[in-house]
Amino acid sequence: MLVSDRIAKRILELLESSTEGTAEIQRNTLAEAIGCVPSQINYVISSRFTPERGYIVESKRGGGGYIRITEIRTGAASPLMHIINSIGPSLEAQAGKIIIENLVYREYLAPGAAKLMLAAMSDSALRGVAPEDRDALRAALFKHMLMTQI
Amino acid sequence: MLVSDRIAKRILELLESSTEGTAEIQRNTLAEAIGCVPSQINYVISSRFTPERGYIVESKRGGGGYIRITEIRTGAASPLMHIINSIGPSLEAQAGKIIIENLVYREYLAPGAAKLMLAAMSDSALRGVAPEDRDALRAALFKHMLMTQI
DNA sequence: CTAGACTTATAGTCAGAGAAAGTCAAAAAG
DNA sequence: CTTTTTGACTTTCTCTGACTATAAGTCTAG
Repeated sequence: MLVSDRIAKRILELLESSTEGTAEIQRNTLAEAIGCVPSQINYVISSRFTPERGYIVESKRGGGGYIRITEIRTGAASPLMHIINSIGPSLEAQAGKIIIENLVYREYLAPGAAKLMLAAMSDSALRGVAPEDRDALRAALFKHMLMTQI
Repeated sequence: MLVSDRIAKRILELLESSTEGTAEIQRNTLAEAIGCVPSQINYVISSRFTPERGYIVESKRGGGGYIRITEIRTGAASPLMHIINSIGPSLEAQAGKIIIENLVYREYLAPGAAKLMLAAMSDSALRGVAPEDRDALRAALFKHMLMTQI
């Protein structure tokens, strides 16, 4: 198991066991427990606990410092239209994947619909399209497909 | 025996011995075991482990990377699989629509999934693609999307 | 007693090395 | 011709460590 995976797992466990959906860690302490350099913690947080994935991160340096990761729990109205409007003329595969995963997590998109959309937006499906044209096509596909889910 | 055949055989063995129908390999490791260049693995996967043949492929680069091949276990009699196999390299919008409507009518496809697929295959979504390339893309999209619904 | 200097304890940033997988075109084989 | 094989190059993800930034604790001069 990768170091990054172990760090992420630990944070998810903390989030899981918290009723408020927050995990508060001390960077150096966690790094030592895992057995890695402290900055690895920053790497994991910035690559996996991003706002796009539904997390808010706060921290404080110095004595008594901490890093607090909060799971976003929205219950508001459908944000699908908002997402459709916020997507520009181009969309990278990875960015699209993260948006879809988050929509599933927040229960605005059924897992079956998500799978379908991911398949349509995969590089594998778009193999016949020139790489420089794929992101534009992906954006168009994504918008059209999301529109049907409203 | 061709190198490609040996690679395919190895992957099939792994799929065979997996209860979940997934084979997870490391490209470089397998290439070394077989005695070929790593990119040969890509060739075999893209030529033989395609959606048409009932496989889904995912992968990750970088440290801890992998290639995961999943076998869709469904009777070859599955109507969706039959459709996937019957579609050639190209599919006109109208033909796709008729197939989808028929699948919904026969209750092999949920109406929500059908809407999504129709949206992705619409000329409107594909307007950025040269008209002469659209039908080929539509066929690829359709096959990939159908695979997720089996 | 207190302001300010110094020390200790944290966390953040960034560039570079390392570890995979992906792409593509040309050569070779069938 | 088509399919297979190769290798150079690219991209993505991970890991490390040196350096920087910020906050709290402590101690000393006045």
